[in-house]
Amino acid sequence: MTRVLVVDDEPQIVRTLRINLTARGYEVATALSGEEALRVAASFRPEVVILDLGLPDIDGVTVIDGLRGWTGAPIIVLSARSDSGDKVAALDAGADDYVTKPFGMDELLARLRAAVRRASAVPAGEEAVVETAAFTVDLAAKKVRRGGAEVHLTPTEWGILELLVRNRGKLVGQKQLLREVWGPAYASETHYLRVYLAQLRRKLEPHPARPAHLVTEPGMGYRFEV
Amino acid sequence: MTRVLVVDDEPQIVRTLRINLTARGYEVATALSGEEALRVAASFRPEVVILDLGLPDIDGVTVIDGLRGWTGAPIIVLSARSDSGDKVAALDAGADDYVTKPFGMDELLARLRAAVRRASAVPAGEEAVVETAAFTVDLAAKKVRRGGAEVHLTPTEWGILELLVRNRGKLVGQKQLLREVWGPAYASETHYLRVYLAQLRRKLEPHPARPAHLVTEPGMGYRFEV
DNA sequence: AGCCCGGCTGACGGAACCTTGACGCCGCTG
DNA sequence: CAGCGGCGTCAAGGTTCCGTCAGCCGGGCT
Repeated sequence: MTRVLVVDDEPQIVRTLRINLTARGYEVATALSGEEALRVAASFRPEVVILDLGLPDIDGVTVIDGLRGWTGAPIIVLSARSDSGDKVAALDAGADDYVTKPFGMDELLARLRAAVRRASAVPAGEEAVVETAAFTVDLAAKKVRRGGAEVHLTPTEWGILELLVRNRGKLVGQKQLLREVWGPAYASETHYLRVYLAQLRRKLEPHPARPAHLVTEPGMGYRFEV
Repeated sequence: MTRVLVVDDEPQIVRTLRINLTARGYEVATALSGEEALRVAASFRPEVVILDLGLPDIDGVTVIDGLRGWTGAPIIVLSARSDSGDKVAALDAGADDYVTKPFGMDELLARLRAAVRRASAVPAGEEAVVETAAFTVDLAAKKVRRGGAEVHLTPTEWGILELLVRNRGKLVGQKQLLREVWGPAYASETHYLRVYLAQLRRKLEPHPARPAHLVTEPGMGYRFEV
């Protein structure tokens, strides 16, 4: 059950891909914009991404950058334009393959298989380490170090930190945090967040009272700053 | 100095590629036929292969097979035909990318960079014997030694230890352990883990009550530390 | 058949963790 | 200025999770 994220602003293409991929045993998530793609990717954790470059909100290369910040999953770019300039830019940004529309479904599927094969041929090829002035987070090993010594986190603490780090620099709403860490039924238990954010700060921040990396956005949510 | 092998039967294309690649700092070897390609590859040990499918002597897919038998280096296929059938066959045979002629040099270079980046992202260093302060694990021979004497492990014990050692440093979730050692149906039998981890620790750890290498992460899984 | 080894199960003490409530602080608003 | 809501802090249950032991069962070997 390989997880594939399909990003395209044309609902028709998204639908076609979803049907074809699902029929072949892939687990599919979709997004219609770049912003949505980055949000969905953080929780869905795709093993492959199929990404249309012509998105309405964000530039395609920016989306690639956002993904490459924390995942090594192969990215297959779709594009209507066959400009070689676009191809070069996308590939150099970190994309793995480039297919011009219109494309044959069997070709896309073959390229998908090739991409998955490459990725899985390499066990543990993930270099997902995020470093701040005070501590380092290893997303693959689920480890946190602070000044040489390893810091132990509970499952809940790690769940929060992981979600924030995967969306580093971006604001994560409290409802989203609660939904993804505790489950949909806990979407209004904002008190949990206060307790656990305090614990995380006590373990990670040099001055827990004046946090530099685990920042509160009053009334909205939290943000991880590097 | 990345080693690139260029395989094409048209001397003109070979020449163009050699000039362009050399100018960009690649180390280039060339072959004009499939048979020559396999021979040259064996001694040149390319890190990337650029392969034309329309060779006079051997079928392109056969060449891919021959290379894939002993190397994991990325293969970029060139072809005059844009048949989707050819693409699918080549990609499924183990090729990494497919470019149709005529192609832009900058696009090919970008795809080359992407291929090399992917390949080098993988350390590829499989160490078959792992050593800790207390004991030694030989993954290839399936043997464990502790202070000169060999320790006998049951199949289940070995299954757990092997999985943990292959992911050394990383946290392995209990569900993953159960799935890979006992099978998908046992994904919630966490009690098994407790029993077998205790056994492993009794056999391997100097102080089984305070494990130094087979570490528990409560609520999440286990971790092998060196 | 009898033995032995490895895998499974149940019980229990203890540790780690999550939840919950109380309290004080701060900024905003009426 | 008082009230209120959002936030941070702390500590005390209560629950889940873990380690350990001991015993049962079934299959392979002699």
